[in-house]
Amino acid sequence: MARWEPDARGRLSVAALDLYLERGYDQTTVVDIAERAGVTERTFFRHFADKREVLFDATNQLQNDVVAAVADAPAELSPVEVVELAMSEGPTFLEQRRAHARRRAAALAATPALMERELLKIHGLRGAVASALEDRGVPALAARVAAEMGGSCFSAGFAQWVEADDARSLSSYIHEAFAQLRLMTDVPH
Amino acid sequence: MARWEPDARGRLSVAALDLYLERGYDQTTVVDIAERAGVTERTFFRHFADKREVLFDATNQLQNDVVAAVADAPAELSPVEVVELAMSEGPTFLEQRRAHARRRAAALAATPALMERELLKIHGLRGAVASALEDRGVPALAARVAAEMGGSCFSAGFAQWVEADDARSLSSYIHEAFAQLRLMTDVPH
DNA sequence: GTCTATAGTCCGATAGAC
DNA sequence: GTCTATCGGACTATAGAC
Repeated sequence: MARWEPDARGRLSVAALDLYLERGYDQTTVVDIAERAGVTERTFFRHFADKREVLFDATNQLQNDVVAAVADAPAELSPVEVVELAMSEGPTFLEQRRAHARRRAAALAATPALMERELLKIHGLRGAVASALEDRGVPALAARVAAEMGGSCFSAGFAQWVEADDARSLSSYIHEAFAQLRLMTDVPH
Repeated sequence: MARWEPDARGRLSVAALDLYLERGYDQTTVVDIAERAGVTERTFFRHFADKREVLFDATNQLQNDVVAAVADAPAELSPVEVVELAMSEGPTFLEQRRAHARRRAAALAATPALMERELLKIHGLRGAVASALEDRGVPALAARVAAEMGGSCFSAGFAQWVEADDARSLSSYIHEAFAQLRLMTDVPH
C-alpha cells in the first residue's frame, strides 16, 4: 500500500473547482483546497504555481494537441485551413468533458482573475500556433494573422458549445465560427 | 501653496513603469513605487486597485474613446467598417505617446502578470464594442464577430506600431491589419 | 493610519519507489 | 544510492478591513 493516496494533483483540481463554485474564488483559500484534497498547502504549491493555475491543466494539454495537429496537417492545405483543422480536430479529448467545461466556464465568468489567466493561455496558444505554422514554411505575417483568427474562432466556438443545450460537437461549433468569420469578411458592403 | 504636490496618480504611474523596467515587476514593491512618487502605500491603493492596474489608465480611456467612435460612426457603414473606423480613429491620443508605449510594451513583454491584465482589458474592449454595435441595431452574432476582428486587428496593429522604427501612424498600422485579415480570408485556396 | 489574512517563496526533512 | 512526492515552518508582500 502506498504511503499517500495517488493523484493528489487531480484531487486538487477537483476540489478547487468545486470550492470556487460553492463559495467563490475570493472566499476560497489554498488551505481550503488542500484540506478537501487531503494534502497540505505546501503540496498544492508544488503542483501548481498559483491559485489560478489549478484550473488549467486541460488548457495546457490543448495547446500541445493543437500544435501537434498543425505540424501533422497535410502539406497542401493553406494556413487558414491548417489552423481550422488543428483547432477542430486537435482537442478531441474535450468532447467527452462538456459537463466539466460548463462548470469551469461558470467559475471563469464569475471571476475576472480566472478569466485573465484563460486569456493569457489563449494568447499563448495563438503564439504557439503561429510558430508551428512558421515551422511549416508559412511567412511570419500570414502565420500571425491565421493564428489570430484561429484563437478567436476557437474561443467563440468553445463558448457557444458550452452555452448551448444540444448534442452538437465542439468540432462543429468551431467550424461554424470559421465559416462566420469568412462570411463577415467576404461579403462586399 | 498646495498642501500636497498635485497629480499623485500621474506620479505613481510614472514611478511604477520606471521601476518595473529598472528592476522588474516582481522585484518592485508597492512601497517602492509610493516612495518614489512621494506618497504613502495607502495612497497607492486609493488610486489603483492593485499593482497591475497602475499601468492601465490609458487603456481604460482607449475603451471609452472607441465605444464613443462606434456610436458616432455614419449610419450607412457595415459593422466591420464601423469597427475599423472606431479602432483607428478613436485612439488618436495614443499617436503622441509612442515612446511611452514602447517602454510600457517592454514591461508587459517581460511580465506575464502584466500581460494577463492587458489581455483582460482588450477582452473588455471587445465586449464593449460588441454592445455598442448592438445599440446601433447590429444583430448579436454579427456584432460579436466584428468586435472580435476589431480586437485582433487593434492588437496586431498596435504591436507592429510599437515595434517598428518608422514615422507611420498607429492608425495606418491598424488599417493595414484589417486589410491583411481581409486578404487571408478572401483569397481562394 | 494600523492591523490582519492570505498568497506565494525558501529552507530543509522524511519516506517509499526504482 | 537516487529519485520523487510528501510535509513543516518561517518568511515577505499584497490587499483589504477596521
